[in-house]
Amino acid sequence: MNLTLIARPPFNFLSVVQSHGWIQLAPFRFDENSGSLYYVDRLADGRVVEYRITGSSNGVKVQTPSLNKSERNEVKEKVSWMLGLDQDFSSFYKAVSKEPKLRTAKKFARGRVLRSPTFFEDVVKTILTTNTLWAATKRMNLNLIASFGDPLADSDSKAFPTPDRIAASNDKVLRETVRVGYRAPALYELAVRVASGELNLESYKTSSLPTLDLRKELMKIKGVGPYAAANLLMILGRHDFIPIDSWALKVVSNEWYRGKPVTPKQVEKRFEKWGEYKGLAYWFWDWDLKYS
DNA sequence: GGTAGACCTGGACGC
DNA sequence: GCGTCCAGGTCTACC
Repeated sequence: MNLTLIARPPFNFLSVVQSHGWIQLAPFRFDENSGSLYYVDRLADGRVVEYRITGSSNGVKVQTPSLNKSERNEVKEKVSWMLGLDQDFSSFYKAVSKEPKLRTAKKFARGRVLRSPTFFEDVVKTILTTNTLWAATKRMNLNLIASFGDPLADSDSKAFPTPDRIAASNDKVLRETVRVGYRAPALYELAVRVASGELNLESYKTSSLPTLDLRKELMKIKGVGPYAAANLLMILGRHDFIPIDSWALKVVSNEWYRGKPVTPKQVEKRFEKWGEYKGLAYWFWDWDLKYS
C-alpha cells in the first residue's frame, strides 16, 4: 500500500533524515542506496508493521503492508510527526538570512529533526545518550528492543518497546540484561509512570506551556538534566535552549576560543543573539570540523 | 548558584 | 589475559 503525504514547503527529506543520530538508532534503518528510511512500528491495535519512507517532490511516499482505515490514519499521523511535515521555519530563515554560517538553512530546508512516533521513545533514547559513548547508546537501544520489542512477522526486526512491556520488567533486568547501567532505575520509573497513566508524555507534543515551564517538567523526569531537556525540547519544536554536551563544548572551543576549554555559559553566550532560535542556530551551524 | 564526587559501561592501552 | 584509565551527563551533598 502506498500513502502520499504533503509537506509544508520548503521541505527536504534527506535534511530531516540526516538531522541527527536518530537515524542510526533502531527501529530506524536507512538504506543509502535507495535513500529509503525504514521504521518498524507497533500500531495501536498491536499489529507490527514496517514503513518504507522516501522523499518526493513535495513531501514523502510511505510504503506499508495493506492497512485498514484506522491503521492508515495512524500511520499518516505518525509519519507526519516523525518528519515534522507541517512545521514552519520561515521566521527562523528570515532571522538567520544574513548569517554566513547558516546561509544554507533555507536552501536545504533545515530545521526539522527526525523524531520517533512516540515522545516516550524519544525520552528513552535521549536518556540512553547521556554519559556514554554513541556506540554504547546504540547497543543499549538494541538490547532494549531485543528484550522487550514486539517482533515483525517473518523478520528479525522488532518494534520499540511499549512502556507497559518495560514496566512489566524490573530495574535488575534493565541493568544486567539490557546493560543500561545506573540508568536502569530511571528508565524503569519512567516506564512505570507512563504505563500507569501518571505521566502523559505524549501530551507534551501539543503542550501550550511556555518553553521554560515545559523544560522544568522534563527535568522532573529522573535521568533528564539540562542537556537531555534541551534535546527533547528541540524534538518538540521548542528551540530556545542548546543541548550542551561534550561535543558542543568542543566545537564552540574550536570555533571561537582556539581550542581552549569552554564552559556551558560561554556556549550559551555565543548563541544568545539568536533568541528563540538558539537551539536551531547551534544545531545547524556550519562548524569548521577540521579541528574536531 | 557553584562545585566535587559517584554513578556504569566498554573500548583502548600497557604489561 | 588482566588491570588501569578514560569518556560521557545527571544527581546529590555540601558550601
